Amino acid sequence: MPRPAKHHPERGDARTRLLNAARDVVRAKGFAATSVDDLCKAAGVTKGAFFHHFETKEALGVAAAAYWAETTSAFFANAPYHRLDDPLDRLFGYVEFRKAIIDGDPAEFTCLVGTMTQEVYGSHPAIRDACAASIFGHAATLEPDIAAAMAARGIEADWTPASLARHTQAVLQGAFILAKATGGREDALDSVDHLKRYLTLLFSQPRSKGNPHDGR
Amino acid sequence: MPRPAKHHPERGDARTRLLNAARDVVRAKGFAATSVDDLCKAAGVTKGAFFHHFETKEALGVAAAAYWAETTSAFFANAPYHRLDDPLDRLFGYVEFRKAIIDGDPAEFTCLVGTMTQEVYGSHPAIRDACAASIFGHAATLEPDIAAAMAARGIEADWTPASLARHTQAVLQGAFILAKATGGREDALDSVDHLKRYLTLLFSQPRSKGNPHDGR
DNA sequence: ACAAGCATACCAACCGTTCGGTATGTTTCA
DNA sequence: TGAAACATACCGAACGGTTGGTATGCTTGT
Repeated sequence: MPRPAKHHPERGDARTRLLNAARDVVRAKGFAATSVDDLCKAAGVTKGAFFHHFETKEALGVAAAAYWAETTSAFFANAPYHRLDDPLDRLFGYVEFRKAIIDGDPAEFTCLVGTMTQEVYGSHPAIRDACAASIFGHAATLEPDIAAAMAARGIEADWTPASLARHTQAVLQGAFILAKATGGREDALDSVDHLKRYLTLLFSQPRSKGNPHDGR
Repeated sequence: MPRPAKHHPERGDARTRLLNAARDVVRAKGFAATSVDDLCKAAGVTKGAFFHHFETKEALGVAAAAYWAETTSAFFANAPYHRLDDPLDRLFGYVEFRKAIIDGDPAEFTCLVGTMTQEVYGSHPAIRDACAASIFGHAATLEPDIAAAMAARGIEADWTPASLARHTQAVLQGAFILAKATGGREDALDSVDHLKRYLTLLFSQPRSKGNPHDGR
């Protein structure tokens, strides 16, 4: 019997491979349209391995959302814009960074948890909650810089750092939908540019001294 | 045999009933997770009727997107904000109208074609194209008012009416995702408020005379 | 030796789709 | 006028393939 590759640990165990497969396949086909067999094939494992690590398909969805939260938060935490001194510079650095990673196929740059939320919010509350935790957890990482930028510029607003942080995520999620609809990235990038313009206007409002952060 | 209602067009024919059912069920469960049986049950018809009117499930998806485009464009065309004189007032009236119809369950106020786009953009190009036509067709209806408002206020911008119109749709689509994630409407409404604030800032920019359109 | 990690084989339910059939118009033409 | 010929709308049982899930056994590292 040509039992091929035994247990070689070539880049990750079965669980991690399944999680990576879920990230890729679900972004391309959606959660419901992705079968367990699809995932096993993509991960190069069998169904036995799948149900050894995950009780149900829904449980994999939850785990995939959590895995997404972990990996993306590490990814953003290491991004270079954090080294900027001014909080507002860091905020614009974040948006610019988000623009920069809109590249390639939509399946490569769109958001797993945003996609899953929209699909399963009614049928799989456990997955929805895991996705919500990822989205709002990520948004929350922007709040300190927004709050600091407001304080530094003496901005009194009728909006909160939290609401602006969440708005940035709304724009990004919406931009992804536009990209999926057209197959291109232009409309998505344009929309993020509008977000940049909004931030520029917001933070040069009250009794502005100079004209920070316009253009590139 | 209690064969009930014969061929009377009482309350719509089977095709329309299926289209309405698709609008409701797909928004609640997603396209892939909605079975043909689900749709038939919701519409009160049999599978025979389904496949008499639609060649495949995908064909129903395309028809549902077209039906959505028709019904929503009629819905917006009849909205009261069109009676306002100033183009910018009409633009704000549109946004306020969008806010007003964010009510009830997410399955009732979210966008069918946005949901379907995200789910099937890779697997069902025909549905994706129909959805894209609906989204961008709707966005295009905003362009004349935006262009007129820019002209009336002498605004020279590095953005186009088309890109701003599409940005409004991105914000709305993103707001729907936030609503689905939380189960509530607050974050969605907040995000649309940020959009309102953006428009206010944009149109009071160049050499502003008064301070039109701030707050309520 | 033994449990964790994984593979093979299998199942019942469900999926989209097909198809033979009925009931009710609508058109054609003598 | 009227009846044959055809078209449209709908029904519902059945089919083959796929689905998520299970039962069980082999293979490793410790």
